[in-house]
Amino acid sequence: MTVPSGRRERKKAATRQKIADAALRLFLERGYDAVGIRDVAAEADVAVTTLFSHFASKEALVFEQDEDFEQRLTQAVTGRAPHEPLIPALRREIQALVRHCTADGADPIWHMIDGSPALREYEESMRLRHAESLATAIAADLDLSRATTACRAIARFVIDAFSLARVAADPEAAVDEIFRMIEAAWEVTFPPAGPAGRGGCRR
Amino acid sequence: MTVPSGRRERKKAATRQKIADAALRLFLERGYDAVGIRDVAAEADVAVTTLFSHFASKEALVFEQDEDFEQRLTQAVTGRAPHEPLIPALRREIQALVRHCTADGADPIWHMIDGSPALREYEESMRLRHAESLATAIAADLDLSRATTACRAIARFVIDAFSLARVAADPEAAVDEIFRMIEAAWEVTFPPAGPAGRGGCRR
DNA sequence: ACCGTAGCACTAACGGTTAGCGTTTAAAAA
DNA sequence: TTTTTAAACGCTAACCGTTAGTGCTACGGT
Repeated sequence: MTVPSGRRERKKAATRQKIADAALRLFLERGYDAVGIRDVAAEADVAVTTLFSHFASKEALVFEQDEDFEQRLTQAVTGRAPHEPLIPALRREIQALVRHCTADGADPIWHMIDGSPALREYEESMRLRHAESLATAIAADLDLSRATTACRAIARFVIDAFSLARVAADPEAAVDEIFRMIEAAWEVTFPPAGPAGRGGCRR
Repeated sequence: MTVPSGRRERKKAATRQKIADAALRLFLERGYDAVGIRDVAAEADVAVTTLFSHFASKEALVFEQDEDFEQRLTQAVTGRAPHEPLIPALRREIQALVRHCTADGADPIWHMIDGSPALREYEESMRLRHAESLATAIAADLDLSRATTACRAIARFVIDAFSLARVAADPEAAVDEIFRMIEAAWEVTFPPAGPAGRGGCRR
């Protein structure tokens, strides 16, 4: 059965997008809580069960680009320039992501999210998954077979930076401030090689 | 209408406890997902609506001592010995809380929590509330009128320490390891007064 | 041309949660 | 004490997110 190439995948992606678009339109028009799953399904002209075969929950309709976020984080670690230290690379990526979320146009969506407890809760558990992925990527970068406690801690701190900066008065300054703390935390656990350092480790 | 003193409060607390006990018993017997709200209400011999007047959700039945946890955190800040530095005081409290959660007897409960996505999700959003309370307490300790980004970051890091240590192979060592990072993060943002320090600030 | 599979649809239900409304009972006011 | 008030509790009935069960359709590989 190899990989279903071509038309099928396109149709599936199109249906998914149609549902996501319809959902976002209705949510922004009438408010998240005032729109039911059955409304979204009707607007997208699909059955309720079809909707749930594309999205695991109502909240997932809002965080459609979930996996993009996750991939950008891990890519920031695994795909950075050779010899570039880890933490600054992460700082740049978080900076970019925060800018993206606080840009004009994205504002109504985040306003809606902040206004719904269900969405805030969902977002947080999503961030936890992202932190675990990031921890794994960091561990791999250090040639560790599995994520240690220290890797997990740094990953959480980075995610915290994003989530605090997003709601801060000056998001970019907040990222810088928190990353100064993360940098310090990093160095006590993974101290950089001294000036006469023997190892070739890039940090 | 002042404060309804006496019998009424006791009866209410008794009902609440009866519900919580019944819930925990059933959950541990049959598993969280296999027990319905209607089952719990019947076991506690109250109406479903009564149950929901004491607990905001099914998950809240499991995290009954939610507020104790929150208070122990803020007390660790506001009620510590004079001149005791903040971070070590928090480390001691987190250490104690982790020990409490990983003690024999508490194990089946946490096993149940880790086995249910709904409970894990609920726990995380609970921790976020705790982090905000802690951030406020820390800000007050520093004579700040409102919690700054740095306060919020430290508070999150502390909560992260708890939640990572709880699932670590060696919880106590994990607390120590993460708190070394937190200590470093703290000192870059709130540097201690030097040997000739002028201020009387305890840090 | 032919099958296997994946996408999709429909109905009906389950389970958490809430609204509406009435009853009891304890506390406060008279 | 008596009256008043409001909180706790109860019941019914529903809303809404989510899923199981079942089958149809159409694309892709052979």
